[in-house]
Amino acid sequence: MAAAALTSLSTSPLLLGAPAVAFSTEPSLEPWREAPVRPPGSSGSSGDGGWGPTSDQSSPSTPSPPLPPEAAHFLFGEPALRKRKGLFQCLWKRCGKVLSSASGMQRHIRLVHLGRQAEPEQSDGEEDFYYTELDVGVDSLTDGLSGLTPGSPTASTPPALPRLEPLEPPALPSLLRPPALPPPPVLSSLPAPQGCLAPVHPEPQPIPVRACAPALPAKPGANPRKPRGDAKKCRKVYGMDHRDLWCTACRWKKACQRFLD
DNA sequence: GTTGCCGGGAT
DNA sequence: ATCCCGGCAAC
Repeated sequence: MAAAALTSLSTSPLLLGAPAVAFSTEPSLEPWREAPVRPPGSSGSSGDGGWGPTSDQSSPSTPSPPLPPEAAHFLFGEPALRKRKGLFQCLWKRCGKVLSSASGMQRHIRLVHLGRQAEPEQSDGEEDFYYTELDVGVDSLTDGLSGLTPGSPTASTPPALPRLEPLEPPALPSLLRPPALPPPPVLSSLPAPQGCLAPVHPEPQPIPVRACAPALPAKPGANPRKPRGDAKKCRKVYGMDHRDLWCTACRWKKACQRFLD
């Protein structure tokens, strides 16, 4: 078992034609991906790890995936002409697999996580919910390494992909469709589920802009209780039965972390 | 009546 | 730290 897992890991899992896991209609024994190789400083993975904005800076374990040769062109070119190459990352907990095609990612999710047979035709699109597209633009990089001149070809460090932490296991039975995630309001241009915010400068909105009343200096100590968002939360979405599908916060009667306001 | 969740308790 | 619930206010 372990040997099989190791071999399947060492032999780079990017051959789409040969899925590493070709069995199991059982959707509950897959996420044994290897230990997340955390840097020994940030041990705590921030609370209950729900669908909150957690970002991880660990560099990708596969240094050079078999990308098409033109992928080398988007290194540090002019921002105007820079081509943005989209990658697709599996959001399943502990997986985080990155593929270069959406169809490949859908097949991966369908097979490995959803435990379905590979049926390329007629997918109900449920897989779309479990992966996200990565933009390998360099904005976030040049942001931090502002001193990098475009003339230095000695790219010492590989372009660290902005790694989105796979959120809570989206263990949704196929009968319940996640209601309002794919079409996010108008705030984010990313087709990612809520909670995966930009990996740079999370910058939580200070306060939801309350009170147009006369000058109210926000007295410290007063707790005017939040005005209750209008988003449906786990309880409403999944119902009192299926409580096990709620996010942790909802199960503990805390502020929902999956369906933010 | 229902739903979201703060404050607080138990382990 | 994790887990749960009383009780209140917003629906």
